[in-house]
Amino acid sequence: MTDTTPRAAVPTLDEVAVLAGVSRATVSRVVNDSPRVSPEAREAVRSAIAELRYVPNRMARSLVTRRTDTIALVLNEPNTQVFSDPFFASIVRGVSATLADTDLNLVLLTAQDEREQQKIGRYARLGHVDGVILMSVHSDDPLPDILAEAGVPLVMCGRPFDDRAVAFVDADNRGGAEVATAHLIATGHRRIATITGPLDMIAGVDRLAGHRAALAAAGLRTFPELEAEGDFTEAGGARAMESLLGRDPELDAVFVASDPMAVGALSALRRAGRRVPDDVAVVGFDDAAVATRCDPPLTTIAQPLADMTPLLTELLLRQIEGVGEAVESRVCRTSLVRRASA
Amino acid sequence: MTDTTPRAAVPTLDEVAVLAGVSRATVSRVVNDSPRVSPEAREAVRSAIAELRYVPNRMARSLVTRRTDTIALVLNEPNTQVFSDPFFASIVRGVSATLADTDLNLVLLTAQDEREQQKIGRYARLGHVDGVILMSVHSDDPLPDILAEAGVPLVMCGRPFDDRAVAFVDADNRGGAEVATAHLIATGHRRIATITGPLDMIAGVDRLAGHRAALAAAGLRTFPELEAEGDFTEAGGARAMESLLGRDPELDAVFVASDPMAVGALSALRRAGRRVPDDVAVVGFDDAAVATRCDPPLTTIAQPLADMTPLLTELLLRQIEGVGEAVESRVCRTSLVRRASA
DNA sequence: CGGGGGCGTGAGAACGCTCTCACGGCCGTG
DNA sequence: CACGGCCGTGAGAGCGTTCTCACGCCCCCG
Repeated sequence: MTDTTPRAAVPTLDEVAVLAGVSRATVSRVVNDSPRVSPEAREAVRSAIAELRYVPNRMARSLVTRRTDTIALVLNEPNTQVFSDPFFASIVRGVSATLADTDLNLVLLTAQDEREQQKIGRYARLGHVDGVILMSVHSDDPLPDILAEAGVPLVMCGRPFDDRAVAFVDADNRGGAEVATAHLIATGHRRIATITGPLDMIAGVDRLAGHRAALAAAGLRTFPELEAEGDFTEAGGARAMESLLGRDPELDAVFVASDPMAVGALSALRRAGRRVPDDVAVVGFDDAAVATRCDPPLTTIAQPLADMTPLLTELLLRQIEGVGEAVESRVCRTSLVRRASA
Repeated sequence: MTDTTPRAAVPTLDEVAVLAGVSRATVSRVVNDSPRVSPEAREAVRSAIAELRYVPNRMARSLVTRRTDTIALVLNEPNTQVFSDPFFASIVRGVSATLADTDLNLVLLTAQDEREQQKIGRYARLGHVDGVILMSVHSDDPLPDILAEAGVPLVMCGRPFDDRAVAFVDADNRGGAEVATAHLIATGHRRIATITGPLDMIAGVDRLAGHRAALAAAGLRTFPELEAEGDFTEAGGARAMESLLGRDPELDAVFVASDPMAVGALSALRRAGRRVPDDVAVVGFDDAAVATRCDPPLTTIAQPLADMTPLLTELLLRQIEGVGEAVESRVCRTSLVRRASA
């Protein structure tokens, strides 16, 4: 009804230039905030732009600048469940917020299988994005290679499996896990089990290594029956806890490699009639929001997400700008947050 | 190490043409699968493309075709919690899977505040996407207007608040809720509460309307103290259930407008010492995976997501192709899934 | 044996922008 | 008063595609 022109004829730079009585170049300068424009010309262009409701054509611009001003956050996860992990939500939220001040756009790409991974590789290679933040990398993942080969600036969230020269930001998973289990030892527990993350993910591997290191440091042995592999989901945590309880009913503590899994473990323990922390102490990992809400509130290892997400984008932007040839990486400190579960 | 050329000089159509001994136009025809190319020329071009590892420049192509071959799934949600709702995960997964067979790319855009919404509007207007699927629309949402004005093909997931001419795909929320509450009535319950969705979302409004309609049809009155507004999260469901129990300890059933909220309600009921379904019967909505896992398994209303997601993309693609001027919408049937909670 | 109709091909314009370069006009300095 | 320098501006060349035409060629039919 309000639309008088049936097909909204999109105005071009030329039309703005004609209306403003200047050249195309001057309009371009105004649009791109170049300082070398007289106030009068600038004003004339401004009002012409407003009148025509001009919006620059991004494709034309990208064609010449070779930049798209969009970066991709790639979620590489076959397991749909994990998609709803609060850790991801936090990263997405954080990166999105960091980028909000810039004129960069953020797109989320998800890959659930190899076909979709290839598609993402193609998408990146086609120059749709200036850079990629890659999350949730598994050991057999082709995506790091695909993206590296595509020559796209890349920052991984979590260190890579091999020692490849790629930028990454990671929490000190090993150190955090070590602190977690050391805390359980210090509070008098001796039969300490662990629910690991997926062992095809570096966070899963590192947190298990930290747990074992803490046991070793205290002169305690590691027992296979006290280690159960989870999948970072609440349901997986519950299953793992049940399995653990079946294998060693006497266990008195458990380090769980993520808070959602710990919540699952908590309900499995409750169903089994164990009190937390009196019968079984529980320490989680992440310090997700759910850790404060569950019953009892979870003692857990906090990842400094507030530091990590800006770092993630910062390292990527630096790569995109091309300053500093060497890829740079960061490992962020974790800390123990004591609540009621241990 | 393996990279001999420091800066991977991206080959262009011209270079392929020269190597293949044909013109640019012929290469373009081969790339775009035009039939009017001789087998020999096609083969020459093919091998030249392979040798040069040629990839078409998407920006240049988009500039002339005015298509980007990417569509956006916009998640418009201030509440980070809701981001991890299994319903969203299913939609994302479904749309992504539907698009996997096409050469269309899917990007996810999230908006948590008005600034980010404006950014998405700009992104769309700039021609980054061929079309938009919009999810999680709230009553005061500027995004539908922004996108409509931007002239981008648009399909909404869920009907709009006003009767605007926009394509949408929705479940029969009202009908489903009516069936849910009717089921509670049929099984002998009389003091039936409801935990609604956010009432600034159409799904929340419609499900409440269905609930009330079922009560009215059975000659039962609606009481304000038997209605509590939730936010589609588990924590919100638990809070609402507690509030309901405080307001009317005698209630014998509750229709909960989403499964995550129902799970929260279940734990609130457990904490309050009520047995489900003996003391209080519970019916959820969504038939999310969690409905089968919780204790007791949830009787719920299934949305036909398997139908809805292909429909969503289909309607959008049809708009993009420009066939069929009139916007088309669909409302999908829901069904009662009986488990143990009611 | 001549003419019409494909079919495969190439030349070149167009898409909308950025950016280099050159050119006047003004100022300040010697 | 003359000259160098800077500042604002415009002309025009690209960026890498697609797509419209026009042009030979060969084949088939009369």
